[in-house]
Amino acid sequence: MDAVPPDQGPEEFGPAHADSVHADSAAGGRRGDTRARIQQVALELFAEHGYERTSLREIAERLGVTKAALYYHFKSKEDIVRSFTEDYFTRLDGLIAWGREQPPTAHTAHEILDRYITIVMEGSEVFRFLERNQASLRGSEDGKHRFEQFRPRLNALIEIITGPDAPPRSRVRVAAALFAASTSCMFFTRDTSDEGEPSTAIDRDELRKIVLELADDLTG
Amino acid sequence: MDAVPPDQGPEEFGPAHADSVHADSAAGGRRGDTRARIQQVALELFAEHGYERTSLREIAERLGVTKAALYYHFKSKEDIVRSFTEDYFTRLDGLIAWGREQPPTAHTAHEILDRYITIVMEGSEVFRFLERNQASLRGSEDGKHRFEQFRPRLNALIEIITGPDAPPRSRVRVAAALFAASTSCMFFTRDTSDEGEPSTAIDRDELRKIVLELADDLTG
DNA sequence: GTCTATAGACGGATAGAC
DNA sequence: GTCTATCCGTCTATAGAC
Repeated sequence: MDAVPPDQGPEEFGPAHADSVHADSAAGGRRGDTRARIQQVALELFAEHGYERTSLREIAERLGVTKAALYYHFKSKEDIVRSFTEDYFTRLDGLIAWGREQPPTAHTAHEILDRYITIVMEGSEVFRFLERNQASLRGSEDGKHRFEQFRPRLNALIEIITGPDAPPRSRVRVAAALFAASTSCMFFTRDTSDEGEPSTAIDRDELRKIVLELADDLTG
Repeated sequence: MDAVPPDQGPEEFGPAHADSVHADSAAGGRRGDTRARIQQVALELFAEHGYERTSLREIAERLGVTKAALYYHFKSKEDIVRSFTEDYFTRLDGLIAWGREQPPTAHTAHEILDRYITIVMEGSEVFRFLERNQASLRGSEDGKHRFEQFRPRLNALIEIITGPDAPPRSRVRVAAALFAASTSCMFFTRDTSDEGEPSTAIDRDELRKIVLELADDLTG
């Protein structure tokens, strides 16, 4: 608890609809919003090389500043992570809350899958980070927010779609739909990092359509 | 500390403080095969807490030995990883090789999915480790060879099933089948670590059947 | 085969000048 | 808002005794 500089409370990252994590990665200009640049670079490096393997020194170097500067904007390394995962989970929670108020129809199931895919695709970089750093996030003994956030949320979505006490087959198929959707989106979306890859990437809109259809098939 | 008597009956470890060296398949004694015990404990901890967050000291402690002892059996930390991932990838390569010699029929597709699921389920602990440490493995000099080849291997399996130059929709659906199968198996299989979980686990044989059916639906 | 001891490096985080 | 300097912890890995 010291003089908290700018704003460390509620994130001004882009609640609900902002794609704040963009800009050029090539150490270009972009004076002014250092905090956002830190988030962007950190997210990129964490997703590519891993959370633990990426040191604050590395992030600072890439930005042309020093480690100490990062501590002006974030109180710790984990705090940087929280800054860009918060919004993602908030959106997921929003979807869950919405789903719980809907009637348990097939149309609701379709809508949930649709919205879920939207969330994943819009926060693809964050999702990639979460997916690739599961082990690190689990061990994170922050106390504040245990990162066992995946399972509970997935189970929530599954139950909303299948209804309570659904047979194993239904639960597995719905879970598979969610997994297949998100993972496929990652696999066929161009990675920010992997630059010299064969690139099996597929057009976003087409991919979205294919994935949604596939998820529907699984739940139907 | 831990003044470990230089001479303790080779039968029991942890003189006065064995902590929790539980875990250990039945069948015979654990004596003699320290190397295997190291692999087992390391795999478990790497999967649960993450590769980087798990120190050799931690592994050694759990086994009732010292770090130095580990270096007698493995030449480095990464070498431990290699020791238990090697077999997994070899099996995947075997499947790919086998698949390439088969006629491109629907039956072959089914067989590949079936065998793939078998490999994943039998090496579930290793798969879990790989899945949760993707980022770490990517950044690793040694791991790059391993995990960065997860993509190529997946692509290989996809191409075998869809045939060359298949349309995006087919490729995505087959990829989804593979992802859904493996990830679902993990999700509904009791985690070696998570002990106090709600446990949404499902019987192995039943799970296997459900997952295979689902994968077939996706590729069919 | 296992231990003690330690080298050697690097990480996160803080203090205080400017 | 950023920097220099530094503290302190932990880690991998090695050397050499038993």
